[in-house]
Amino acid sequence: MRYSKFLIPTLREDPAEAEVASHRLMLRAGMIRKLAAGIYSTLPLGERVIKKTAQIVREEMNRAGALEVTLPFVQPAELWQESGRWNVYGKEMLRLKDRNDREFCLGPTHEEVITNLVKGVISSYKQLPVNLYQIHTKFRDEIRPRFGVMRAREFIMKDAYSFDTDEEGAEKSYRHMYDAYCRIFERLGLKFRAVEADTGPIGGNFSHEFMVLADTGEDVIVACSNCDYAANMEKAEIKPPDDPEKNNIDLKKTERVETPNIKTVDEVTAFLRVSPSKLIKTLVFSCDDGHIVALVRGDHEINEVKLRNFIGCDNVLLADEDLVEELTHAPRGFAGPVGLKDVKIIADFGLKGGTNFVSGGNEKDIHIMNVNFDRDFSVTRFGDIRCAGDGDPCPRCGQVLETKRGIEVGHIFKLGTKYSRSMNATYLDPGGEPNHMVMGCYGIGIGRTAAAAIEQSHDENGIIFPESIAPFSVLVLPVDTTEKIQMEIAEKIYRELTAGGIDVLLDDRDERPGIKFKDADMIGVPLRLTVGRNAVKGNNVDIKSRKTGEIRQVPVEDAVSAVVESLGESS
RNA sequence: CGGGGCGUAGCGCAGUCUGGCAGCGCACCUGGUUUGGGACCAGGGGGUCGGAGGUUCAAAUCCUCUCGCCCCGACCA
Repeated sequence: MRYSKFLIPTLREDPAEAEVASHRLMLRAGMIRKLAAGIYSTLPLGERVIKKTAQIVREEMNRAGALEVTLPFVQPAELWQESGRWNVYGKEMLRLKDRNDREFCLGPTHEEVITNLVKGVISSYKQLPVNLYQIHTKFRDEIRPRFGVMRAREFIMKDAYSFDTDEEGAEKSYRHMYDAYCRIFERLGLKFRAVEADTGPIGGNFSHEFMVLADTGEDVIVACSNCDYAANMEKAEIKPPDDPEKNNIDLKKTERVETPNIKTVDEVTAFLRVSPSKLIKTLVFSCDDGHIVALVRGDHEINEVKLRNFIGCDNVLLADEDLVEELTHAPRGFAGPVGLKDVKIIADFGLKGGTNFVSGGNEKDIHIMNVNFDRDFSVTRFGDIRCAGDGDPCPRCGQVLETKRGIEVGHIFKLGTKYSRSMNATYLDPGGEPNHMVMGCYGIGIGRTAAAAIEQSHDENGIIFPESIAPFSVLVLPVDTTEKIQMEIAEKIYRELTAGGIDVLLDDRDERPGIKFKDADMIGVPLRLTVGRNAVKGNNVDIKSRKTGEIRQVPVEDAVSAVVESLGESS
């Protein structure tokens, strides 16, 4: 490709709207332009990156035996009413009506469509298992789109759906996809980690998220420093502490203290001069059947998902001011376990064995010191209900857990028979009996993956693309296009590399060298081959690695083979 | 949805408080000098100042309403 015939509208300055690196750089490199909040056009350079990313995903899906299809983007309401999700899926689903007033939505996901399709074309166990996928546009009306294509409303996703005859087959399909995903992210050259995820209301035994590690990631993951346990924050477990020895020796007498308008953990610890770990945080939640009270140490954070799973409720919501007051007879900030009646109290096991805590007094401007379990109040159950943090013990091996930030680029789910039941997708088994198909679903955000790659690999001069998804493998840069000899050498190298099947960009613009070098850095092409006066006088060209900055001088006649060799090394 | 901020040329911004010619830098076009890390000189084009209504002799500027965008939070198969 010739630069002069291509379109790369780079920006000299940072756009005001972009905060994170990938968003800023994708705009500056001329890959994307915004049309509306969370809605982007992809320009030629961005298109090449997206296509390459998608192609790797496609190749690995095909290799894993999945079959590519294209499913409709506009979907009729009836389908969603059949699965029961029309009323469940909230405002994230963009709904619209056609000219006859029939209701439709823009597909935020495709379980309904695929289940409907498979139901119609598969009727026998002999046709199973099957795994169908597409690489296609999704629309989710996100509450807050941000970070460019990282969290966009309209985006490209690879979504695959597996159908098996039984649980065992479904697990096999799941593991197969897990392996395929690992290959995909390895080929893309990303540092990633597969983490266990909460399955949410769908249920089932497993779900994994594939997280690209990046400090700017929106998600926190918890990983063991010793074994391979890794989970997202919602799911991450903590090893239960050993049962402590009973000792009632140093239980001090409780003491009511006045704490005027002192509410938060920070305020209380400062006011009473105690460490946050000596505080009991008392949180009231409303759940399916009424309300419950959860206790965690002052220096710990409650994990609502873990709490929800622990008590076995579908919904758990932090109570509003009114409920807190009704239950504790005190404004928010003074709740405590002592004296609470007719309510289940769930305590995090991090509190186990501790003594002489400080808690709210269930009275305005009052806290109680030297509060102790059993003596002053009783707990319904202890459990693992707090967020794991740095230093907590690993649930598998007991070693230290660490937190890292990541970008969720892939998610795999075992769906079970949720959709095949609600939409009645069955096959006939060898005995002629109808059975529900067992499903799995597997997503990868294509644009987000490309953005994550940039997030993970850039510097102050621009993007540093991994070879696998770089828009071009080499940039041939004649310094002065008005110099005949330089141009002839550049053109010849360009022709030969192109003939060798390499994606080459020839910067044939009559621009000053500084501009051409800056643009080369910005768009992140892995190798830059500079043809300048050295080529004319000394018969040498410079080959520069975008990643390392290393420059090699190579005789003109060896330039093509040197490039081919370098590309081979990095892949 | 709550809180904060911003809408002025393709991009980045000043001008708004205190009403009085719509500006600056970059980008773009023409000519010239330049050419190994974002050149210089000269000339030029480009704006319903987000929109509607109001106040005023006069509105980018003041008032009312409205739309959009960004950030923080809540939410999220």
